[in-house]
Amino acid sequence: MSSFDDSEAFERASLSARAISARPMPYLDGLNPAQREAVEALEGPVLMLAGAGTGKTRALTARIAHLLATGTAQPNEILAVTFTNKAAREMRGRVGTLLGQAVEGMPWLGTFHAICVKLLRRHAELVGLKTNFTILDTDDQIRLMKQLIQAENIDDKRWPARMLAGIIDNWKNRAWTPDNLPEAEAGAFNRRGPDLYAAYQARLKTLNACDFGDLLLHMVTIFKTHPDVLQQYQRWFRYILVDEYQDTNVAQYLWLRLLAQSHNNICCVGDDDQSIYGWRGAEVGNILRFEKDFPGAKVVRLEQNYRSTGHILAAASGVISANKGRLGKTLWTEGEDGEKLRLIGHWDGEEEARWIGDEIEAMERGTRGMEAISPEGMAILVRASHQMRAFEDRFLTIGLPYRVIGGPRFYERMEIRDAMAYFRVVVSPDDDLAFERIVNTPKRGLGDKAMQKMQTMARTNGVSLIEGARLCLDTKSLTGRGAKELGLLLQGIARWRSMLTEAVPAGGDDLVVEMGTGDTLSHIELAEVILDESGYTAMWQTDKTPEAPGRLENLKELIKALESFDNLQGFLEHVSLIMDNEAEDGEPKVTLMTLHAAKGLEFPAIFLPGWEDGLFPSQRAMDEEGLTGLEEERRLAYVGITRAEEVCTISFAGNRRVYGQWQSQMPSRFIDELPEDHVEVLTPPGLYGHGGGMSASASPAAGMMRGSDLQEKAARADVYNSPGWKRLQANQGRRGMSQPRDGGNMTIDAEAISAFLLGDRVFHQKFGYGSVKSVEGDKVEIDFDKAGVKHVVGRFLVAADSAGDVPF
DNA sequence: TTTAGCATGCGAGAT
DNA sequence: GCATGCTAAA
Repeated sequence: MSSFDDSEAFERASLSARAISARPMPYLDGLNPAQREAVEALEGPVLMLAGAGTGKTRALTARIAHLLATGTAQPNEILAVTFTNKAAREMRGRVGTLLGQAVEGMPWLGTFHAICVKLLRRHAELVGLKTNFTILDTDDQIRLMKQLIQAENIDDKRWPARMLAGIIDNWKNRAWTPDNLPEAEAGAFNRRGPDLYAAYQARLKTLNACDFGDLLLHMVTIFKTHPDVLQQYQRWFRYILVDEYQDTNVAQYLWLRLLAQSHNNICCVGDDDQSIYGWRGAEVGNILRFEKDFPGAKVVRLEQNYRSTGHILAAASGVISANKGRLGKTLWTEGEDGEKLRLIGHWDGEEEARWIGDEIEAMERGTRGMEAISPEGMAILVRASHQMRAFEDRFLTIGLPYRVIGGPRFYERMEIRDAMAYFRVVVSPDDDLAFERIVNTPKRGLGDKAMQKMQTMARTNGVSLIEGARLCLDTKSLTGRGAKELGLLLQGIARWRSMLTEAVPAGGDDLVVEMGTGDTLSHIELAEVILDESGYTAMWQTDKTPEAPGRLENLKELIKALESFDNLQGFLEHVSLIMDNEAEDGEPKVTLMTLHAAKGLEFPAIFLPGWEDGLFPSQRAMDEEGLTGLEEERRLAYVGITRAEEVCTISFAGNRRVYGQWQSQMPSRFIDELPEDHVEVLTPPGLYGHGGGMSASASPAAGMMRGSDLQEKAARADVYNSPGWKRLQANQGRRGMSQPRDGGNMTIDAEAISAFLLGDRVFHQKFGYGSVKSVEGDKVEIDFDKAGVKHVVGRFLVAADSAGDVPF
């Protein structure tokens, strides 16, 4: 295929661009001077240093609009790269809005990976692939690595597949191929690293597949070894824009530099202070080095913040200023100072969750002279996803609607991956990894041993796994139930494949030639047929685990998602686009997510719990990366604070359950770095039982002592001013509390036991009827008839047997 | 071949 | 505290 068969499209696009250029430039309205500068400097390298909330996307899209509207570039001459599909979609939408739909889509606006797939399909043969290569996800990668580990006799205890796959990923992120691995790296696991890497790549090639890292790496290789190809793209992509430049890894950096080096029309947008993806290969160095890489670069700082109040910005600046080697920015706002950051310490994690739950309800009502905030406008940002559980438990208990962002992604769910593996097997006969996944799902009596036979058969005969399986049957090396089932499966696959070639786009109104068998199926019907006939649907229908109905739901969703594609192939290719599968019921919800997931988002009210050394900053980050790790954690803190528009509440707990063990926690060092002028220390008044009608709990000794302790310290300016006072205070608080805690517990127990006895029948507003399983403090463990075992607070329970309607 | 039961180990997660 | 992955028994 000729790579440059788009010259006609080129001409058409050029016409439409000229039409636009005659029009005014409304997209420039309302830009501040810095934004405008960044938008109008079209020629040469530009680094747009865009602090949090400074209108980065606005400037970036205006710049694209400007390139088009002035006729400087045609839509297909602009290469605009993002990291996520979401960002790409948003940018596309906003450019369209700015130009009033006048531009036919920009073909080269997309994620690094999406663009590389497009390019690589044109030049696949240059790296030994066919143009229809498949893209492996992380799961396939690990599966493949496991096979290699077995073949190479590697001790998978010492070198688990996941780890080796991770190492190779890292090498690819750094653009190291097996033959140019630095000596230091080549020494990894007894110098077998390069061999294993080479074997892995060879295996990919025979599978006609590549992994995510390869998409970039192969393109870099092609650009380096085929100057003619590179030059053509350099001519083609006359203007390059990069979003989130601080997140680029070495391979992405090289790719960009190669493409840009002839004309240097590259505009990178990013914020070194928001670089939080070092662990997956991002190099802050890329953005720090920009002016060296692109001499004569214009650096524009976007510093006017349109999101947060003065206090929030000041607090964030205070924290981030402790980092070294920043490019440096000073965020400012024309807005109000607003509320100070709020800081509060709690006894333990559950206490923290309870307080935040109450606080959310209070803010929803709009207490303390503050305007009411909808739950939609509130988010809790945690460092590690396991922290979410405490909040989920609490919110379920009090019936507070919430949503979790960043759970297992739709297409990562087991049932979705299984179903897609079935589709893959049908679409591409050589997809061994997909076949391996489904061959014994549902159970067909084909275990490890049968698998091994098929593998060996395939390998010795140099055929695909599916062919190997057939050979196993033909040669009778497999017998019994397994063989019978396998025969049926292979028959099925062959049949589905023949239907695939007959399948037509859904709703296609062309005249369809009826095939000999009669009806022609759409790809959607075919998908259903595959799942039904393979027994996969039946497997979940007979499954009695509580997840099964949900999984069937998801499969229906999957089938629905097929509607927007013409065929199964196209669907498999674009499967990542169905990620946003949040079933929205319109009810306003509080959002719960990790700090990483929150980058780029904003909320009126933000809660940042768990600011404790070891948890945040994460001990592991500090152990493994030292100061670098700590600085990345600090940037994470900066990202967290700057998500808040109006209120930001930071909290820590003195005790926390870590891996099922109680640990006492030290407040985060980042708390010490919060500038005191912008922080208000909260005390939880009557927290332990007397406020909010919480009559069932009673630990006044602990609660009150802690409260007054904090208050007293906060009132004394000299103590407040002394370095590390907050840590000190928390230490004293903990020492003061550890005594009364036991006593407090006894009180609680006495009271609670008088209320609930083991085996009591109870009723809960949300979970229905159940019986008491155990009592601990004011929390009662209930085995609900419908909802399963839950921990709930006594005051939400009503005895079911005796009085029936008398609450405690 | 499957499964139940115990040991192990743990971060954030786009593409 | 829980999910994952291995070994022992059905």
